[in-house]
Amino acid sequence: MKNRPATVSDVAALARVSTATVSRALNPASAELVSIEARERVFAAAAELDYTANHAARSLKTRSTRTVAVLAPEFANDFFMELAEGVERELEISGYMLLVASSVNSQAEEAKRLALLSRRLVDGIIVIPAGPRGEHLQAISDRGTPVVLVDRLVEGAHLDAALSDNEAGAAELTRALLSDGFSRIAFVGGDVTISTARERLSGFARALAEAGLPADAGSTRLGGMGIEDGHRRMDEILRSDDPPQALFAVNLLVHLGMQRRLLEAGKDADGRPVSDRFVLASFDETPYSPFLPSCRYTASQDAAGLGAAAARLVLERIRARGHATGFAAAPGTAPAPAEARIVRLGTTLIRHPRG
Amino acid sequence: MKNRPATVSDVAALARVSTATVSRALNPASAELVSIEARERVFAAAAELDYTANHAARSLKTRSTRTVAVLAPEFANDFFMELAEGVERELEISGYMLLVASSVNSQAEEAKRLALLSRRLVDGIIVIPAGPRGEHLQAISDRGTPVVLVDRLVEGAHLDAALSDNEAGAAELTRALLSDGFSRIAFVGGDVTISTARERLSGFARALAEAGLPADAGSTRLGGMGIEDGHRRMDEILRSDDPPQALFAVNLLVHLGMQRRLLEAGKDADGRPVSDRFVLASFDETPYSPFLPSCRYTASQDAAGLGAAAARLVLERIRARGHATGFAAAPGTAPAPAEARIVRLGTTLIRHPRG
DNA sequence: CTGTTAGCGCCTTCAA
DNA sequence: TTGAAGGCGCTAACAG
Repeated sequence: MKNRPATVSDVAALARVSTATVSRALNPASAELVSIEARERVFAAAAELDYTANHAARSLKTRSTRTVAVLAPEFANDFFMELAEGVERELEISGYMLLVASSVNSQAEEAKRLALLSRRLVDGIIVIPAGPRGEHLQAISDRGTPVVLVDRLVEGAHLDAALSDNEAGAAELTRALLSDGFSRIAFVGGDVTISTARERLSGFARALAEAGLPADAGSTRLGGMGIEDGHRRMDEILRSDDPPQALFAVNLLVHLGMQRRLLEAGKDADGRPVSDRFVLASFDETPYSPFLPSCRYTASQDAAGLGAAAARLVLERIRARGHATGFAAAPGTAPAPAEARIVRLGTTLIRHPRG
Repeated sequence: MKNRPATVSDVAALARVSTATVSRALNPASAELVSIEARERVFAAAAELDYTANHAARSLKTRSTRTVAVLAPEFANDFFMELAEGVERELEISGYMLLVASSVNSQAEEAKRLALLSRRLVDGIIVIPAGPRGEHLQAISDRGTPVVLVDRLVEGAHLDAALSDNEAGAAELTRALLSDGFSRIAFVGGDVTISTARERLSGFARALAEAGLPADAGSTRLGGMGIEDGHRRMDEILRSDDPPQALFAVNLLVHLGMQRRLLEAGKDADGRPVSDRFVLASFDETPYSPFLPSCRYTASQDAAGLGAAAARLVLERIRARGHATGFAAAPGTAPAPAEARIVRLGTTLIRHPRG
């Protein structure tokens, strides 16, 4: 117990070969250069000593960790974590490992941890941005660690990204409500500094316009992306005169907050639940959506697909970086950086029977 | 763009000092040993070059990463991720960073990734075990990387752990149903190879016994911890003759599966939802619990608290390890390893008005 | 107060 | 096919 972990030299000594041979034998890529005999002795010794390579030392030398990080605003968020699982499955195919870190919903922390991660802990980073700016992300990318965005875009960075087609999804959701006969629809929640909210609002507005309706048909109530915000907006709606019957929630959390407020509202004088007065459509499907009383439509995002797409993007950048020469380009002729690629994934309209 | 990141030597050259001085100046612990002048020149140079320490090199030298990992069976699980956030908040206090990795619900992967993580990527590991055995965890711990268990215990390892008081929580939940007048209660779901399920079943049985009821009052239906399992068990219950009215779900997923089956069942001949025929109690509270039709009681676990407790346990071990001498103890007198400590956290009974 | 030196554990030419 | 040697970037003695 408490033995200091074995090193290559330990293995070399036990196997009666040099450390170079140990390294070669243990590394699949170079194992063929070692005689069968030596190789077996090395394997035996390694097993005997329970040897595992020191990751830090190896990556210091090879400048590669075969590891990618996902930096998410928070851990306890199903959407982010399903996305992470999508990343993981894709990475596995290429023999990479995933590490997830949190930016604690703060751009400052995001910058700090990004810097830490980028210095030889991981080969590439997939970021779900915590805020609207991206200069710090661009900086890390410029210094050689590929950075890919998912879910949201940011200002001030020109990076690869995997995103849902929020505009189209929102338009589809809106059209579904329209074709159910609702002509007054309120868009609820949404922080316009966040790209997803902007895109969804834009899709909503487009669908209304296409139907010949004014964009404000339904006293839209912007503001916020969290549970509390949804709760507050719903409260306002309940207090307002002649509120619209159809409501479009910008995301899951706002949706949940709204439903909570409706649950609190209980029943009408005539004994019918207040929630029956409304029909909701919302971005994001969850296992619980069928249980939310007035939820009729959701636009389900392919979280895992976004993750997988993002993973493919980083892996490509990581491999490309490998080919980069150390030579400085002639002054003024910096090689045009490959265009930032944006992958858009469609959403799926889901109808819930009860809503 | 694409400058190779600056190193200590780069900074040293620009600041016209030695690398040792750079290291000292940049390291808060030793910064006072450097003259103000030199320190400022170093800071200026570091800022100028946008220097960030290479984590791999540093940890290779210092044998410390100021990082702790959480290894969870999966990412997309609210309970695990809230637990991770608890860990993170506690680590932050001590200036440690959190990395989360997944064991993909496999003991084999768990062992592999644990080994990887333990080799200089992190100083300590908090594991939510993926399976019933723990020899591989013990092995890592024995080799010097502190390992702490959370949520579940395993056979074959003698490690610190932070756990919910499942036995008491289950008893409390059962008593609540009993005092509501139900004398036939079925325990639904539960894999007896998992310690949490065993403990909950035991608490359930104890509460029944204390009430003078036989343990099988209610045709208990064990088996499984996932959504599908809950769905299947509920299906069986619906098909059975004279099923018990009160049901105890072993955890959130089983609970959700049961509710799903009830939702599918729709309404009775008399127009009342089938879900009205049952009253459920379940481990694990979520933001969605109030919306689950027949959910009357939940035993809410303090996920973040478990994480924080586990974090404190690893940090203590990490610090203790620092004091360990390199000297081998006299043969036969290996210092008695400090007892493995088990922290138990209470659960909170929540009553849901509608259930 | 500062610089020189020597590795941490690993991989990778370069010679043999 | 193998070994010797150097160095990745950093820090911790040890001198000065």
